[in-house]
Formats: sequence, structure tokens, C-alpha cells
Amino acid sequence: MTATRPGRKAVTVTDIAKACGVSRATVSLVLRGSPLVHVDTRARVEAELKRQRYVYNRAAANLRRQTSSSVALVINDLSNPFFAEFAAGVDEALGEGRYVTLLGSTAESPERQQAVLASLVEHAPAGIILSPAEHSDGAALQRLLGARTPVLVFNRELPGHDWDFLALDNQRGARLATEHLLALGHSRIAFFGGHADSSSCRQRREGYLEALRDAGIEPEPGWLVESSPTRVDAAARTAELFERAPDTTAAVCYNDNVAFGLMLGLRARGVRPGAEFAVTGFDDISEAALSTPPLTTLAAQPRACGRMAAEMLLERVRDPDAPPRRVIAPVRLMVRGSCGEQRP
Amino acid sequence: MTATRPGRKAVTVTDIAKACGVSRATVSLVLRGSPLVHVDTRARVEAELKRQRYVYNRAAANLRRQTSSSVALVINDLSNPFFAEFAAGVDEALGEGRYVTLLGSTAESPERQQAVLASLVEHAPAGIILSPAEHSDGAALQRLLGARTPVLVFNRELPGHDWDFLALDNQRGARLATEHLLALGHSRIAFFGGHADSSSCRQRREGYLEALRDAGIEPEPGWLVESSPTRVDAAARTAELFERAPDTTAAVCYNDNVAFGLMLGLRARGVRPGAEFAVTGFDDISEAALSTPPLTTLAAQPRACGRMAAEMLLERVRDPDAPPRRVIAPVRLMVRGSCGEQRP
DNA sequence: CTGAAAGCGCTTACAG
DNA sequence: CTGAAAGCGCTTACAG
Repeated sequence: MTATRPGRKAVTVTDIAKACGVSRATVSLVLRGSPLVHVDTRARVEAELKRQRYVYNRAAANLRRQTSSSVALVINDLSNPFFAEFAAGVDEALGEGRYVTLLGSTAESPERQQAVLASLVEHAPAGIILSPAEHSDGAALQRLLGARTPVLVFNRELPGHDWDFLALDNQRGARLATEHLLALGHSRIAFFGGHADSSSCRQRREGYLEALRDAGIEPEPGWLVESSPTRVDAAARTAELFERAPDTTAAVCYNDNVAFGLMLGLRARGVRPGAEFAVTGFDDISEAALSTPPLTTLAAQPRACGRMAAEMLLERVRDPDAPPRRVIAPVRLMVRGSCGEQRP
Repeated sequence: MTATRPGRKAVTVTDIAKACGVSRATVSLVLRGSPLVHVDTRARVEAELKRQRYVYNRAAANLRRQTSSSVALVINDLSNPFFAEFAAGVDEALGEGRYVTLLGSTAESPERQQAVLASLVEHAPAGIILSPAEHSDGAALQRLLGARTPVLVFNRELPGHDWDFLALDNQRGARLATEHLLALGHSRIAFFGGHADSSSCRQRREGYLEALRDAGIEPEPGWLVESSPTRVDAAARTAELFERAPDTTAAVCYNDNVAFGLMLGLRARGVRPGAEFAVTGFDDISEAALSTPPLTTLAAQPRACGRMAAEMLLERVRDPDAPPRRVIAPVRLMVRGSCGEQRP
């Protein structure tokens, strides 16, 4: 342990009690707002608390009461604005519930995730909100967290757990994007980017395929191109798309980063995104509205998701035995310039 | 308090001691890795710890040892990628030091900031890293935090405190940007955006003025235009710039968001940013490299700043009586297309 | 309405 | 090398 001494000796209930000539119990009752204590006594104690700048030691109180006033928030990628907004929403809602947020970030590493969680669990959080790293080991997490603490899983499905789960409506989102392209007259539409083994990519592909089938279009294998969910890799895979499916006129992209990468790749080949090739994204990151052309995408409202996650977790904390919940957060199609005009 | 019961009764040192037929003291010594305990005893105890899935209760240990293993991180705007990256860096470095991060976000509200800090302080963090909200009340913070806890202030100067301070080299950054524009042949250069009463804006203006003076250019009052540090307001202020200083050919912007706002404003007037009017930013947010034209700006390396902040704070925790430190983090000019070619 | 006593889960001198 | 005892700062029955 590298822990260290906090500031000079803190004022405790004992100090206050002594100064007021009452017992520590009475001070405690004042602190907790009990109606039992006489108004005069209360006033005296409160004045003394203020005078001595007493700071409540919540850790001690939690120990004695066998309670917790913290929630752990473990985020796979805090540098992604989507998750940063999510974290802001979680913290906001937890704060309103008088809980404090214990932050952990894993940088998409399952090993770090185990280490971070092992450390956070020692601080006895009332619950854990987990946005899992890619390729998380569900069984290892189960073993580590056991039934010890309520857990809410966000965004990425974890196999075989019975924890609460909150995710975006990936399927419907991709379906909306695809239908938009179909309505504009496109018929040869690729699904570009993402790792096919991730649950969110699978679901988005599902929505895309659904829309195509409903339109009576049989998707060709060449229309499905994988990439890492980054700009750089997406740009590099543009060549693969045009080799395998040279006649596509539009792409539903796994997310906004991928869409921007594809747009870079298109330009590099002399193809103007929007005008000559239609592109949609997913997430509505802040660049989306600003880029040229602005990106048609799906708005996920990450802050609202964060608030929702916090609320779901706190409900679970209050009622540990309720059946597990699965909530799908709605997404909204933001129509912008990256899909160009109606096709002839 | 809305705190709640954690999971079913936890395994404690007493349980382990009983099961092994040793005292709680011995178990504690094993937990803390003391060399005093016999290897056989240690092995037995460790096996039992594993078997019963013992989880260390760090709050109890901290209480007894009068230590803390947490650091509070209070961020003015977590939805800004710059601060999100900063937070990720802080958390990363704190984790390596075996500390846990208590997160608080204030959404730029000084009132929320007071409330958030009041709550975090009750969890007895070893120290506080504070990226202050705009218009923070330094005296109120001083009163709240007192000399109780080590504090490191990031990014925005707070008047009259003696806390450690870490900030970007705003002055040098703006100077570099201005010198770049001068070298390209511009001589009528505005400083656009930001609130003149914020310390970072003041410092950036200072660097800008310095560069102009060194070049023998007397800045005109009309070259200094204020705005909120947002795209929307910056776009709206473009008109003001052209009214007050119609003949400027370039602008050093307060930050990237402002620069993007100005670029929008320019386009709305039919002026092509980059080609017809040169623009620089500050922060190097991820859009900067991607926009058309890509934005010349100053890279601040927020993650590295976060790590630095964590390290400075932990040093302060170790040595509370060392003199206050002021550290200025270097910035790097990223030359991109938004300044166009050399002027004739 | 107030106080004395016990206890949350841990650690640390101090004996032996 | 191990155990008995005290104590960190709080709260909570239980008497009075």
C-alpha cells in the first residue's frame, strides 16, 4: 500500500461532544438529523460543528452501519467522447442519489479490467457499472465479482451472466440508416467496419440485413467488410471494399469513426463522399455535425444513457432480488449531408 | 443518506482466523505481507483466504491506520475530450500508485463544484486534483478545503491560493501560432474568442501580443474579439470581427472550438478558411486533424498532463511541507492546412 | 431527551 | 513466530 496520511488530525465527534458537554451519541444524532434531540442541544452542537469545521467521516460511518456510499464506474475507453459523456451522466445521477463515483478506466484491456475491478471491490462499492473492455472474459469477471455486488453491464453484452444490462438499440439504428439509404434510391449498400465478433457489430449488421431483406435485396458477401473501429484502419480498408464490391454506392458504417475513415479513404481514391458515395455513421460524436459533408448518423444520447445506467443500478441496490433487467436505449437518425441527394 | 447495504455478509479476517486456528493478528500480518509469520502458517492462511474468497476491506484498514487510498478528481467539463483525456491520464497514474480515483464533475458550475467537493471531502481523499469551473470562488474553495487536504489545481489559475498548480504553456503556444502566421506573411492578425477575464485567455493574448510586438507590429484594438469558448458563439461573433477589423487576413483563435466556429462563420460569408483567411486553434482536439481544411493548432497532450498532475499530487501527499510547485506543460505547434500557403 | 457500552473490520504495539 | 488487547470514527440498541 502506498496510501498516505491525510491532513493534520481531524476533528471528530468526540471533540465536538467534549466541547458541548454532551455525549458522542448526541452529536451523532444531531449529524444524522434525528428528531430525538432537543432543539437547544441541537443548536449548540451545530454551532460547534461549524466552529470547529467538523468534516463527517463517511468511511467510519459506512463501516459501522454496514453501508456503502460509493458506486464503481469502470469504463473501457474514457478518451472516446461517447463514453466520457456517459461517465458524466453516470456521475451526475449518482451525485443526486448522494453516491460518490469510484472511477476506473481499462483502456480496452481485459487484464487491466480485472486489476481495476479487484482494486475497486476492496473499497466496497454499493454497486458497479461496467462498460466492458473488448474480449472481456465473462467467467473471470463472474468469479471476481461473484454475487457480492450488484453489477450493471453497459453497451457490450457479456456471455452468460445474469446482471442488469443496458445497451443502445444497435439493430434498430442500423436498420434506420439502411432504410434511409434505400429511400434515397441506393440498392447496393455495404456494411463497413467493426469486428464481426463484437455484439454491437453483430446487432448493427442484423438491422442492416433486415432492412435489405425487407426491401427484397439479397446482400452479397462482398458488402460486408470488417475493420477495427478506428479511423486509420477504416481508411486502410477502403481498398478492400472497392475490390470486393466495386459497384456499391453507399455504406452503412459501424460507427462515426469508421465513417470518417471511410470518407478519408474515398477522397484518397478521388471519390467525393456525399456527392458520389453515401455514408452513414453511428454515435453522433461532435465531429459528425461539423465535418464536410456533415455525417448522417445515429444519435445515442450518451449522457442520458449514463443517467439511466445509474438509476438502474441504484434500483438494483435497493432491491437485490428483483429479476435481472435488460433495457434498450432508443437511438435517433440524424439526417445530414453525407448521403447526398436522392438518386435518379 | 441514501447509502445501502452491500452484498451478503462479507468474509472477514475473523472468519479466516477461526478457520485456520490462528489469531486475527496473524491473518492481518499475512495480508500485509509481513516477514514475521512462519511460511507454513502463511501458506495455510493464504489458502484459506482464497478458498473463502476473502475481500480486503480497505476502508476499515484506512480507518485504523489513519491513511487514505483515494484521490478526488474534480473536472469542470468531462464532455470536453481534452478533460476526458486528462481524467484518463490521472486515473491511469493514480492506479499505478495504488490509489483509487473519486470522480466529480461540475459542469462548469461553481455551486455544483462546492457541493461536489463537500461530498468528496467526507470520503477523506489523500488529495484533490481540481480543474476549476469558470468563475470559481477561490476564497470559498479555500474555506471548504482548508489546509486539510493537499490540492493540485489544473489549467485555470485560482487567485490567491498556495496550492500546487499545473497549466499549459498558454503564452508560448499563442506566441508560436502568431509567429507561424507572421512567417507566412500575415501582418494584420486578430486574436479571436475566449473570455478576456479567464486566465488562460489572458495568457494566450499575452503571447500573441508579444509576437506582434517583436515583429514591430502595433496591434489594433479591433483585432481583439471576445466570445464564449463554443462553436456557436464563435460563429456568431464572426460578423463582429469583420465590422471592427475588416482588413485582417488571419486569426489566432482562443481554442479549437472557437476556430471551428470562426471557420463556419467565414464560410457563411463566402470566405474560404485556409485559402482566403488563415486560422489557428489551441488544444488539438481530434477533429482538428480531420476537418477540411485541417486545423493548425497547439497540441497539449492532455493524457500526459493528467499523469503529471497525478504524480505532482502524490509527491505533495508524501511531502506536505515542500514549497508549492508551479509547472507549465509544454505545447507543440501542429502545422496543418488552415493557414494556407505562404502569402505573396 | 441523553449517556454508557458495544461493535463495524481492520492494525499495531506489546508480551510471551 | 503468535496472541490478547486496544483503538481508528462512527452508530445503535438499551437504560434511565
